[in-house]
Formats: sequence, structure tokens, C-alpha cells
Amino acid sequence: MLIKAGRTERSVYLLEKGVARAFCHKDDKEINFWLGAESNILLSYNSFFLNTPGYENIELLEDSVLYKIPHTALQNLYSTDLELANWGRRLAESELIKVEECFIARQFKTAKECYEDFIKTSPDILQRVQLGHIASYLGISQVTLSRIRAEIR
Amino acid sequence: MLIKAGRTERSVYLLEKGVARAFCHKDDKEINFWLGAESNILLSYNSFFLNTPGYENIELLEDSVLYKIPHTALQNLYSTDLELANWGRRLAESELIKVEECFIARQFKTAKECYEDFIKTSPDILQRVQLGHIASYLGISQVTLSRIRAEIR
DNA sequence: TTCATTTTTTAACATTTGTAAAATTTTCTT
DNA sequence: AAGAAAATTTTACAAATGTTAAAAAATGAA
Repeated sequence: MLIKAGRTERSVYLLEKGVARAFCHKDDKEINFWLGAESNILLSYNSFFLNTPGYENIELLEDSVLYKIPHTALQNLYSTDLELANWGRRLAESELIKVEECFIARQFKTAKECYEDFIKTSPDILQRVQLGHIASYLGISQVTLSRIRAEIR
Repeated sequence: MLIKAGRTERSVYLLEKGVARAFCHKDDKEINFWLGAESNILLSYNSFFLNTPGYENIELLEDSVLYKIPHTALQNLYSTDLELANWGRRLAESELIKVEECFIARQFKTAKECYEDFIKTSPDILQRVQLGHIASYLGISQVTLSRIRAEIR
């Protein structure tokens, strides 16, 4: 477990090697809302940006290599360096586009289409992560995912 | 229609007065993915940030008052003014948190819970916008929304 | 007010997805 | 290789949501 809900997170991590998931708790269940592998940045948006306790958990699903960037270091750079402030802006903007795309896709597409997209965009993660995690990320039950996989096969 | 899909958008708008929706096309249908009223910023993330044709449409649902900010002006400010670059960064970061929350909520919650949240957070919009638009925004059919409303009443 | 139009709700039925449990397959350990 | 454990798929049934069409209610214009 890299980041735990309820704590104020004081670091960002760059995932050099490994696979990770971000999840929340719903009642007694866990729900994944993000999956990613190498070269992704790991942080609780909510906790890191607002500097308050977050509701997000991030777990590494493989032995991993990470770089850790302290919150204070980054904030200092932002407030003194124009280039870096704009780097941070563009980073947030590009993440924003990605999340919005995910949000829209979920509204648009059937579970089957979402899974087919996932296969195309993240075939490596499909191999490295349990199907239960993928089903949770796609917002469907594992049974439904199995049905889709049987249908496509 | 303020912003149309397929065009590269060269402005951001601040909504001083009015209600707007952002939507995409799915086959022959329209799907809303955003609803907002006064004091919101209107832009196609995709088109404005990447300076490429976007897939998003933004329509004003009432007579409105807007302030228009040209892309070039904002980019110039970002690249010369540290304060503004950080303002832009924080803006993107806070939008990012909001969209992520929406995304997670959709995964977590039943249609009924989503509607109840909507009533709490945006009671004004509920009064000003047709239920068909709200159903589309909530990712459900208008029939389902009617059923939920009947159940709550 | 009255009539026409639009919006919302209801009804009936089909489809999708979820849940729980069993069966099967895969993986891991010894 | 054999057995145990974990992961995945399948089955059967229940619940939720979608679609189409009709009914009711609300809105707007003359």
C-alpha cells in the first residue's frame, strides 16, 4: 500500500516499474477507479492538491520501483520557477482530459465496448492484473466481465 | 451553441449568468456530460488545452451573459507571469478533482443516489433545465429518472 | 380561456447486469 | 507430479434499467 485513504499525502510518486491501482471503499467493498503501469505518476489528487486527507488508496500490484517527490519541494519549485509552474499546469490539464475522457466513455459505451477499449489501450495491464481488478475498474461485476470475454472469444 | 465539436476552440468563457450543458454525440443521440450555471468556466478541455478539434459541444440553455478570454491572451500570460501560471495550474487541478469525483461517484452509486446528490448540490439547475437533460447527465434514461422521482416523492 | 405543443409520467415488455453458488481452470507449493 | 489454494467461468435466478408507446400534466400562443 503506497497511499492510504484518510491520510494527508505529502508526496507524489513516479512509477518507474510496476503496476498500481487506485481504489476507494464502498461499504465493505473496494472499487478501483484507476489502473496504470510504468511511467505513470501516482498521487491522490484530492489529498495532494488540497493538502487534506484523501479518500483514495493506491496499491502496488507488483514489486515496483518508484521515485518519490516531496510536496514541499514541488510547491517551492512551482512558486519560484515559471517553467515548472507551467509544467505542473500542463500536467494537470492533460490528466484532466484523460479523466474526462474516461468519464464520458463510461456514459457512452457498453461494458463490452469499454473492455474492448481496455484491451487495445492497455494489453500489458490485462496480462499483469487479476480480472477482478479489471472488472472493478470497468465498473462491472466479474461475472459480467467473464460473460463479455466468453462472447468475444 | 457556444462551442461546437470538430472545431478548434480559441477561447474560454466565464459564465456570468445562465445555464449551460456540455454534450457529445453517440450515434444519433446526444449525451450530456456536464451541467453548470453561474460562475463556471466554459471550455472544451480537449480542444482548448491541446489546441486541436474537440469532440465536445457546449450549449447555453438560457439567455446568458459571458466573458470571453482569447486563447492567445491566456497563453501569453501563462508564459510570462508566474502568478498566473500557478493560477492556471490550480484551476486545472481543482477541475481535475471535480471530474474525478464525478467519475468515482458514477462507479459507486446507484442512479437514485446520483440523483439525490444532484438535488442537494444543484437544486437551482434542477428547476431551470428539462429533466431529459438531467437524465442524460446522470447517465440514465428519462424513464428511469421518472421512476426514481416517483419513488422519492 | 382554449387549443396545440411540449414535457413528464406511466405501462408493458425485453435486455442487461448483479448475486450467490457451483464447476472448472490455473497457479503455487511441497 | 500431486494436492491445495486461488482465480476464473458458468449457471440459475433476481433486480435494475432500457425501449417503445400511450396517458397525463404542464406550458405557451392566439
